Amino acid sequence: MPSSSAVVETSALHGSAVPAPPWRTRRKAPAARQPLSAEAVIETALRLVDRDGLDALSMRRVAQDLGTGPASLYAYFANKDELLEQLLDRVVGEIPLPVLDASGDWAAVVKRSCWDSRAVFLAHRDLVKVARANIPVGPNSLRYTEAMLAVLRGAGIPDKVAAWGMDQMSLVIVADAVETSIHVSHGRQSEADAAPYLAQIRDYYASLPVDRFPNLVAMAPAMTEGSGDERFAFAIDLMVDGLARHATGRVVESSRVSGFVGGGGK
Amino acid sequence: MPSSSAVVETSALHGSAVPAPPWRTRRKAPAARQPLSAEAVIETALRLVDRDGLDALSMRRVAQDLGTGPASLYAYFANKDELLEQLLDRVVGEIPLPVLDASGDWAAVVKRSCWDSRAVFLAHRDLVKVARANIPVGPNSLRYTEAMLAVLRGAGIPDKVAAWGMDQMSLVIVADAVETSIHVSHGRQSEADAAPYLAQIRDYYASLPVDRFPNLVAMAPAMTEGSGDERFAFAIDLMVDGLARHATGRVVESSRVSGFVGGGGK
DNA sequence: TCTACTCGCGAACACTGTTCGTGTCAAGTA
DNA sequence: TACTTGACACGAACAGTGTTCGCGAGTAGA
Repeated sequence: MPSSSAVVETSALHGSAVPAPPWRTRRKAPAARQPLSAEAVIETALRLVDRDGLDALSMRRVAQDLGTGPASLYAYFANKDELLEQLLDRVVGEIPLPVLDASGDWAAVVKRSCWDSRAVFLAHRDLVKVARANIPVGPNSLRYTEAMLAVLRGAGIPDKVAAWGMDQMSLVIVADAVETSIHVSHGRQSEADAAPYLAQIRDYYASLPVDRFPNLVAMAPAMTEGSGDERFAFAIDLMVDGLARHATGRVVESSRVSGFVGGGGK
Repeated sequence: MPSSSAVVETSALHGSAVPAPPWRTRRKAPAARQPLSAEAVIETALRLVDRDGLDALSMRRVAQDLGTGPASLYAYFANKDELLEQLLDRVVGEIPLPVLDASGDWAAVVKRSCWDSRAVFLAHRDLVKVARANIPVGPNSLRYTEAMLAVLRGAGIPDKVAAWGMDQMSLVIVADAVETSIHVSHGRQSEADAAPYLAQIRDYYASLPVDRFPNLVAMAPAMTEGSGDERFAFAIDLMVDGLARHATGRVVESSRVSGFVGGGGK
């Protein structure tokens, strides 16, 4: 990244358009003017997030980079949230779609795609933070969901398990990426950078009164052990292997065994 | 405060104090004045969050409820983040500690505790949102972590798996609670309230071009099926059962089978 | 060419977290 | 008891935020 504006010109909007969700509000019709367009705004915003992080993304700053005022952006996006939503979908478009290959090892394909997703999210600093509860309906998110569902169904996983499992995977991937991005924003990019921080935590755990915290003291090394990659691998394996047990019919129906479904409700 | 000051007087700070983490910054010594104290600030802030949500929690509003100015709060908390951190720990203190009972069914104990955690978080609107990357070091969080580790280790789970699994469980619980709390803040408290929203999503999926989204169209019902409780049960079972396989030695060391650890790194 | 109307956007509003410096009060000393 | 000292509370201000209003410029139609 040489500091110029020519960074990442590869548009991540593939294929033809998808019908817009009917509840997506657009305040005005897109203007016919030259310099401004939804794409231009998104690319500028993305450049800003990549350079300075999500906190630095203000409507004013985006407008400034485009040589205009903040009010002009509201012609293309109802509010900041909508801009962020489309920004995220733009980034999701960078994730390679999972495709079941000749090997037939669907679990490997799914895991690989989890790693791909994580890599893309982390390549855009803390943008993942905006990926929250809103069920994603952008064109690229739909495309990715479709591809992943194809793999899972192709593996013989029941529809309900595939749908919920897919949900769960995104949740874990996003949550892990958010956590990692926060570490990065605290200056702990590499394992080497994180080491002093982890050492501090470990020493604190070890220094606790051993009579009241015997396990925490004993496990201080284990608690702070392992790189972010290793922990992510652990989480993904735990989940995908669990899904695999549903696919092969080896599942023990545990939800019924220890079943207090709804036990946590108010 | 004529009638409101008697709300939730149950302090959730059990037992004696724990040594404060050395890097916790405190700007000034706590004042000797009557009306203000860290506890009073936290209780006021919690009342505010419970009533109006996390977004409504501003230093100004808290100060106003205490009959003072915003600057006064900075005598007890270095900044808003520190207030939030302690607020969260105050709430974590409401979660019952998991204890291995006579039945010896540790998995049931762990799952029950997951439900308990979720219930407590959801009882405080969207306060969970503040539970992010910072490894929790508050006294109540430590107490909970210790109890949970005791259960996991008692079940014969290896230290590394227990530590990482515990991490993963908090991540899933928090992520799920955040998602649920966002739904609630959108006015979709109960299953009945959420039904129209889910129907909208389902119809949108079903309306997609079937040639490009065959799976999404076919799975529209499955994707929107199930209550929040059922989905949470699915996630927790998936995870705890996975951990159980580590405990009994039946684990297939899958991280080595499909092992591209670090494959997603840059 | 003149009118009509659409749309970009400067300025303003109400809010945020945080800091500075002042005024006040309580404890310590003579 | 009277004075001094120092610490503490907090009003006011600063630099920022997302969003809205309405003026004025510029294009399209007559």
